[in-house]
Amino acid sequence: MTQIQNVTDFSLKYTLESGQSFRWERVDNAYYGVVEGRILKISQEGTTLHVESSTDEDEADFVPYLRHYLDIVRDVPKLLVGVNNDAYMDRAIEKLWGMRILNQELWETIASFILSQNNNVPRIRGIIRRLSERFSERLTLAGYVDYSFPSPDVLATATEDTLLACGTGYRANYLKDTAQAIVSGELSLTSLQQMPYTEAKQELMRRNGIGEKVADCICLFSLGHLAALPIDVWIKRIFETLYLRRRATHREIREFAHTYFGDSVGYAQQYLFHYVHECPNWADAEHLSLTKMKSLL
DNA sequence: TTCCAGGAGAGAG
DNA sequence: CTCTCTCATGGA
Repeated sequence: MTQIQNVTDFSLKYTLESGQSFRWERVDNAYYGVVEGRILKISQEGTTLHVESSTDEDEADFVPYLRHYLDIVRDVPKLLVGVNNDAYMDRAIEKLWGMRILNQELWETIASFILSQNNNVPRIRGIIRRLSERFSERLTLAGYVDYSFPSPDVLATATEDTLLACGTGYRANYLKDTAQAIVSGELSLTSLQQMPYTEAKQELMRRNGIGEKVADCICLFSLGHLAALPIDVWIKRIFETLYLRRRATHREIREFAHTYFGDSVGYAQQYLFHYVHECPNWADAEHLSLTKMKSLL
């Protein structure tokens, strides 16, 4: 058992339950997930995080990694002041105070968001769980069972039928193709991690099955590029309803959002995305009064 | 039964 | 460039 102390302006719940990771499960007051080939159990008590690991490594060595994974090291409050441009964002930031954007493992993030297309969160979680169970290593922590995420080699050599049996559907070939590109060296994970945002995004989009939205998810949820803006049906809906007040193309939304929210638009996006999921009546008239909105509209 | 889900690709215009 | 259609799957 390790403790991480003085964790301010942080919400474990909103960070792990906001749709950016498919690997965390809440049991009572704690979250179980698989990171770097081990099960972690994390719970939050005020500004203290309690951490248990399925490996008996020196857990203190893992703390710096975990602080980075949870994005605790970033001055998020300062960043949120910069994107708090209107009454609506203000409400989202207040409601979801402490939510952070994770810095997740690259290969698992690539695979997960390839699987996410035209799919829903519970099913994505199920597919990832079945792939891990079928193709990777069983882990336990105090009676809790989960599986590490399968490596590119394993998925590159898996038969399509086996992938389909895990529920991947038509995305099976997308997953396998990208796994093979990594194995062959055509796509380098370490190179991706050294590229600036635009370059990394373009490199990702060369893969079959990775379009603009999935590439932006990978850039935002793994590579730490806060300028990335994944536009899914919800983000499109939000910007068309609340901000632009008309039908808009992705390019128009992207242009407006980056001008309006600046270089941390990815963080703003995550607060808006999760806020509308927390508040089903988000589009009600009362919520639409953007009285404090800056004069960009 | 139809619709929807953190979409992408192919084709047509 | 934009629009439309299809893709596999399961829950509502």
